[in-house]
Amino acid sequence: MSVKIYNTITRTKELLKPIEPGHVKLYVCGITSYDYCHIGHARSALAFDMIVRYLRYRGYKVTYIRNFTDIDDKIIKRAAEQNTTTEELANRFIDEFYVDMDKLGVERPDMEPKATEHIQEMIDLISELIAKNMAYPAGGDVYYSVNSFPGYGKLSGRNLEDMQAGARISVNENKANPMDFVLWKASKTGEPSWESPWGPGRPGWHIECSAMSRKYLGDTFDIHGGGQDLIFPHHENELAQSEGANDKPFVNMWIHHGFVTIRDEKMSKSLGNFLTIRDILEHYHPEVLRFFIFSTQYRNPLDFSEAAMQDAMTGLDRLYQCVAAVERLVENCSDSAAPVASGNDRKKLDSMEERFQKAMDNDFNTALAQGILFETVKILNKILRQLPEIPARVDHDLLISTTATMKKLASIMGLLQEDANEYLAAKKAAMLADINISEEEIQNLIQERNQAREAKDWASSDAIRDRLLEQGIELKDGPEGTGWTVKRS
RNA sequence: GGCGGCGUAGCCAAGCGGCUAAGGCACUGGUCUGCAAAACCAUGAUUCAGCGGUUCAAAUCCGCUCGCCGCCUCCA
Repeated sequence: MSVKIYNTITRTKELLKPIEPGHVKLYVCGITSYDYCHIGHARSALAFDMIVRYLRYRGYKVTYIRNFTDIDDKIIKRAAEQNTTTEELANRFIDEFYVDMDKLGVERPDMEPKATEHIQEMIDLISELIAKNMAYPAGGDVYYSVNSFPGYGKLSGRNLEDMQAGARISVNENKANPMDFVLWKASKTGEPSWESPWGPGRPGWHIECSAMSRKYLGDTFDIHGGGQDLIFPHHENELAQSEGANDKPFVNMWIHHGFVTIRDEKMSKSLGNFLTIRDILEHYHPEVLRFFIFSTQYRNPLDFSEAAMQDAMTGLDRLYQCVAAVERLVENCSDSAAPVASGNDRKKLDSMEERFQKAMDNDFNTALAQGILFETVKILNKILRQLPEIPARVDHDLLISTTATMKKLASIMGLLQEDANEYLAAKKAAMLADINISEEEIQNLIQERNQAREAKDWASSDAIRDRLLEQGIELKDGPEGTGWTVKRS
């Protein structure tokens, strides 16, 4: 096993070596639940879904934890606006999150702890930090003293002087150092609060991940993940809290994925340029979104556009069409017929899984992995085209087994999960629903056209075809009659 | 201002010092077809933002310049 992963803290690709051999412990920062999720959240969930699936495929046991932040300023604010409790609001959007994740086929992590259910663990952790003089209460709040932790800045590659020089942090008279961050926040009247040694309040954002990861994965674990925007301050602060309290390394590897952008700008709530997952799924099959997201390696920015989604859909269709064509093969084959697959083709197909692994072992290079799938499809199509009426058994078996392997590998990205014929039929039906013509009308016109064709009345025949094309229906004359597909405008 | 990333064919995107610079989409020519479509075959970067350096060898390493993006405030 030789999975290499880019580690943010060392800025190099490193071999994955789980602390407990064969068992990877992974903690990922989940959502703050106060609104519907956008494509950026989808990328995060899908990236780690893929990583977990791949590691399991590679034989690792994986313990995957992803938290919910269900108490914070934004939730309080939004709940007040909607005249509801933070609990109701947070739970409502957790439910909505699951609706989206289920549609996307994202597997559930092994555990999904909520911040509000771990207040005691956070209070304990804060108390330890205070006892070690690494944190101090002030005015009902508790702050972490960044000066007490010499390694502060090592994850994000900053140092305290630089940070203070460009600080855009509002002055807070309770803080000893402007870079100190809050561990416990005194609650204002009407805000949700929990009892603590420092008075009623609620936890700061960073402490929850330190407390929950320690509870479920221990002081030191293998991988901590999240979006690149979490590197600073969130992960830097977690690291300071955990290593400060535990006096042990916090995590061995940090994985940070890139953003989804729109017109090359980060998609975010604050910029207002975001599209929700459900917006997208209204128009596209979930696997199209997955295909799109995995068409770029997870660390690189990914620019969303309709054109890119169209490309993704075309590409996914190509994969499904190939699978459907292989599945249409009948059992009837011959032991004596000469095989059409060349030695080179066979070699290429036989090495598919190995090449796929090599791509994925190299920091989960899904873009390359997709390329390998397409190379495979090309060869499969070539063989299919050359196949005689009664194919040689070796060819038949090669096609069937390669397709099975291809589906298995694609499943790591959550692709090709549907029955190919059903996928294509469903797509056709969905697209048909978008245009103003019924299947019956199409069939009638095809019949009319075929009569014209038989009479070699090409003018009428073409007129019908053009008319259908204008309405978005593309005809295909094949040996088994005339088929049709819906063409997207 | 500090820190980090990116710039590869019309578009998207691999490539991490050395075989012909993957793959997808689009385009063009061919096979097939009455003509098309689909599929297959073929074609496209003497070149990897620019300049300079290291090396027997660089898209890949180093330096500088230009352009874009992100973090430094909540953010996946």
